[in-house]
Amino acid sequence: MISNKCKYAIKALTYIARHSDGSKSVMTADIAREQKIPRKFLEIILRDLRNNRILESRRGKDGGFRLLRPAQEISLTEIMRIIDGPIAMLPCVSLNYYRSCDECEEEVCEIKGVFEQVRDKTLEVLNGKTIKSLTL
Amino acid sequence: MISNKCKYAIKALTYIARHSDGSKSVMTADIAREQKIPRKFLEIILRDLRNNRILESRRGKDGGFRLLRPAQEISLTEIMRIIDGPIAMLPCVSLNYYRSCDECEEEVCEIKGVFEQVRDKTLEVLNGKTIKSLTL
DNA sequence: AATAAATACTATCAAATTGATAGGATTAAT
DNA sequence: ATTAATCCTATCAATTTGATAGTATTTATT
Repeated sequence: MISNKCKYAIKALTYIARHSDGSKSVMTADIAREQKIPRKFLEIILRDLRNNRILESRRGKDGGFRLLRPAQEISLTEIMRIIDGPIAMLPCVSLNYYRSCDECEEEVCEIKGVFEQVRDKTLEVLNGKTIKSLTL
Repeated sequence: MISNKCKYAIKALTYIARHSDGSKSVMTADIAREQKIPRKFLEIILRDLRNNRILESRRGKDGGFRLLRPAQEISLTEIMRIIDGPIAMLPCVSLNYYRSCDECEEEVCEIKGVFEQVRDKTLEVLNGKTIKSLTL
């Protein structure tokens, strides 16, 4: 399962992609209202995305958030990894958050193979997706 | 990510499948020692699997656990669902644990489709796997 | 009948994660 | 100045995760 936070992040980004005409920023309050995301929680998420160079922000009146890069260059996996961490089902099989299992010798692990397959199939689906392709 | 508990469950079951010759039960202590699973935690897991009709147990001296069904009839997804619940990445896309999202109209949800694809590809891999096929 | 050895059960616990809220500080346009 | 936005820090409650402790019960063996 992905977290609510991650689901909110993705929805917020697609909303921003849809509503940032030209140089206009999108405000937290609008996203929160339209996408039914708790406002203060959304603030944290957007700041998080900004700290990870997905969004840029402008403070003060008429402030808000904009995509730092074109929507077709922001991949879904990138967002998921920022918010939730690993996508793989086992740490010892994760490409970006690898950790070995304490209790088993990986060379003879019986279950590793299956979850490598799941990882590959999952990434096959997710790798193609961007904020742009989701917005369409 | 699957939980440690789920990983332990799968490893315990493959161990039992490998070591239950004839009518011999496999003891918690042996599984715990060989698979490096905390013993008391493993007790809970095995009891859980017994309550869900994956294992049968015998108490008292020479007691232990055995598979209730042949290993090739115990699917990996079944175990994962018992221990961890849904396999899908979104509740609204889960086949066995469906829950609607509060905040979105599912008919127009932008992200549902992707995670349906992930679910299908994941199940394509997992559905074929059984305790038997993992043990080989 | 006593003993030893196993599972069954209940209760509890600490740490991490999740999902969120509150309140004030800072910034910028008007 | 005022207004309206993000920024920041702190906090919180509930849940999940991962596990331990201690006792009760059952069963094979002697």
